[in-house]
Amino acid sequence: MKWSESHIYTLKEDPTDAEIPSHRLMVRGGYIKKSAQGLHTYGPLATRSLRKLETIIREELDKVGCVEILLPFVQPKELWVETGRWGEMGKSLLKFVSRTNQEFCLGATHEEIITDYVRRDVQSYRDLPVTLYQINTKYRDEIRARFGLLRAREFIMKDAYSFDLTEEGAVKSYQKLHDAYVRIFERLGLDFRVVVADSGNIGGNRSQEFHILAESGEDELLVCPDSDFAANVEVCPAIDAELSEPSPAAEEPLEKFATPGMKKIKTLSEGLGIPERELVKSLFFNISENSFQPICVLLRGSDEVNPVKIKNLLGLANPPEMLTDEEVHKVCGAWPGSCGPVGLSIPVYMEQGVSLYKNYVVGANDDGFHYKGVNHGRDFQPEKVADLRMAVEGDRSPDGKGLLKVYRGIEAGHIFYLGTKYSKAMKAEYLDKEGQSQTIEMGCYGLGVSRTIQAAIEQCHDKDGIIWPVALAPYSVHLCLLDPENDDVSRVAHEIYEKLWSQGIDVLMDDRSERPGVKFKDADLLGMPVRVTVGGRGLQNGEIEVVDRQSKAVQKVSVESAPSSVIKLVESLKR
RNA sequence: CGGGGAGUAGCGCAGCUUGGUAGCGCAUCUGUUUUGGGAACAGAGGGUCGCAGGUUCAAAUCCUGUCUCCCCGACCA
Repeated sequence: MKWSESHIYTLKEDPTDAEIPSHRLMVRGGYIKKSAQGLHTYGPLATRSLRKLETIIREELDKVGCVEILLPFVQPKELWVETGRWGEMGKSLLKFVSRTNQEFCLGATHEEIITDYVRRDVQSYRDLPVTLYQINTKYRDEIRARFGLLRAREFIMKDAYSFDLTEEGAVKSYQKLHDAYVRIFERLGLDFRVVVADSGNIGGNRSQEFHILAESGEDELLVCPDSDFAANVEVCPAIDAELSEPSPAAEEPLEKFATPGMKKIKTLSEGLGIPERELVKSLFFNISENSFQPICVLLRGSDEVNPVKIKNLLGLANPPEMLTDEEVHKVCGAWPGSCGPVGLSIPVYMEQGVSLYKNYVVGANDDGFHYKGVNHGRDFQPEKVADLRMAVEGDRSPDGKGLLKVYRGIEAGHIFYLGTKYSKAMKAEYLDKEGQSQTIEMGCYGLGVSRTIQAAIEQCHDKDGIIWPVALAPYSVHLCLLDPENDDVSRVAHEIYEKLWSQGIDVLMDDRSERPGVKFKDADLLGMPVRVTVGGRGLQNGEIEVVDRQSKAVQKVSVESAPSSVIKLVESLKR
């Protein structure tokens, strides 16, 4: 492609509304333009990157026997009512009414519509297993879209759905897609991690996320450097690095004492001279979404509560909300900072770290007072002891093979074993060999296509611009033709351009009548992995420059050997 | 939805406090000189100042309403 015919426009200045590097670079490079909050036009370069990623996805999925289809983007209400998600999905589902007064929504996820599609065709055990996928637009009416393509309202997603006879078969399908995803991300040449994840409201109980590592990632990951264990902090088991024994101390008597002004763990710790870790704090949550059902959660003062773990422990639909100060006062008779489990009539859940303690300090449910010498079992009865805290860096890996490290990541893929959640609700069944009706076992597998493109930039850039991995680069080579008016120079550049294309290398040739500095700046910004410079000055000595965008290392090569040098460099950059 | 900020030329901004009929840089167009890391000079085009009311002889500027966008939070894959 020649720049002069390409509709590529770059900006000299940074856009003010872009906060993170990848978003800034995509806008500056003209890769995307925003139409409205969370809605973007993909320019010609971004579109090429998307197509390259889609091709890789298709190759890897087709290789393991997945079948591509295209599902409707506009979907009828009735199917969503069948699974109950017309209401459950909340406001992220964009609903509208047709002129014949039928209700529809835009596809936010496609379990319903594909389960409907499959149940109409599949009758016999002979029809399964099958895994179908599509690459299509999704629309989710985000409360707050941001970061360009990383959290857009409309975005491109590859979603696959597996349909199996048995749970065993579904697990096999899950593993098959897992392995295909690993190959996809390996081919992209990105640093990624597969982590254990929470399954959210999609349902099911086996779930892994594929994260592209990046400083600005919204998710916190805990990774064991000495094994393949990795988990999203939401679900990562929290195991103290130093395994301690229950305190052997004898139980002391319960005693109430004044703690004026000590409302926070920090001030309490300073006031009493007890480390934060050895204090016990009481937090309050409402575990019902439409009524008032408070519970108390006890944690060590130094720990942070993990609401997802409460959700999973109690089998809630969503993580519970913390009580407001007023609600706490209603339950405890004291304001937060002086509350504790002794004498409460609501269930008390105890973080496992606390269960080892004896004779600890808690709020006395009387403003300005605490108890000391508190012991569970004697002074109050915990409902359950469980892992309820956030895991942190330095905690022990659950496989016992080392201490966890924290990374940040961008969730690019998420795979779930669904079981029969949707197939049961929608009566997606087959007849087994005995002629008995059985419910289909399902899995679903998402991969954010547009998000992955931007996440790649988030991981691969420097102060001058993007540094595309070869697999995702819109073009492998950026050819700077420095003196387009000089016939000799122009002829050589065009020969190299044609030669490379004929050898299967895609080239963007900057043939504008701009000054060299402008072309170099744009080449750095746009980020093709290899830059070739053809100019009058070099050509006088018979030299062409071949530059590696990442290292900026320059090779001076002859006109004749230029194409082969370029191909060699492109090949060497493939990861 | 709560808190904060902003809408003035394609992009980035000033002007608003103290009303007087719109300006700067970049980009664009023409010409000349330049030409290996965002050139210089000269000239030109381009804006119902987000929208709707109101106050006033007069509103980008003051008042009211409204829409949109950005940031933090809550929510979400």
